[in-house]
Amino acid sequence: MDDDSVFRALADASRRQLLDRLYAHNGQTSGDLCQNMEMSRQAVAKHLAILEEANLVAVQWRGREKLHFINPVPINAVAERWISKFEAPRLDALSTLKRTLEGEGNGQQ
Amino acid sequence: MDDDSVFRALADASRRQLLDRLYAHNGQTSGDLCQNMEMSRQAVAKHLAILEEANLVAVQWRGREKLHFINPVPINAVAERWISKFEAPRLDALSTLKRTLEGEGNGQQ
DNA sequence: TTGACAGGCAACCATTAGGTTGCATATAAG
DNA sequence: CTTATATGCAACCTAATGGTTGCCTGTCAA
Repeated sequence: MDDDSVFRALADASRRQLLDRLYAHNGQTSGDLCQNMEMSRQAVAKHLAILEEANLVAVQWRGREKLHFINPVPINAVAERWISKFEAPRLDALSTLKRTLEGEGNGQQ
Repeated sequence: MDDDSVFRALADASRRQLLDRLYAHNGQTSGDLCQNMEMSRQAVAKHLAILEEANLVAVQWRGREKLHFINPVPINAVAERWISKFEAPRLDALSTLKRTLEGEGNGQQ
């Protein structure tokens, strides 16, 4: 919902790495995600809290374990609302080029 | 080229606003971009320097004026390399189209 | 019940980020 | 030439960020 929290959450390489790892294997515990992270468990927990705050990660408790699941919706929303704006002119240019190259007027996507 | 500098540059709302303003009207001077920015000229200059550093803005000198032009390529590159992974189904077709077109020797990147 | 394990909370620290002010430099205009 | 304008540079300040350590709570298993 909040573009700013999403952008800020994505600004840190460690947090992007955590998302990458969740993308590779969803539903990991904090402990799992701490493996090979070159920082303390609490530091990882803080990063996960920020991702959770930005709604990029959803959690589910199973006993004493906290499972983390990636939530792609905010990323998609930001990409659609904000980034695609800067992509549109370029795609327009490409579409025009495509029509030019193909010599026909059917460049619909 | 450097994902991290792009993500960090985009993390600040003021910088995103500057990009918005350049998108609305490209080629503005620092002075133009300071209008209605609720901060000093130097603060804006710092933000512009960060955008320039991340290659999101290209500059061109005209006498004593520094013109700023938006460069959408890094945003698109990050979107394609990183974000589209999380929305693979929806954007796959689009990315494929872009790669196809870019492979036809038009020198877009 | 007693320990081990998963995680949270709070205090603290160093660095960075965003902002300010003041002054310097280069170009344009009179 | 003098002055106004556009921008750069540097020092400085404050708050946020990313990290640490120490301790506490809740859950599982022997």
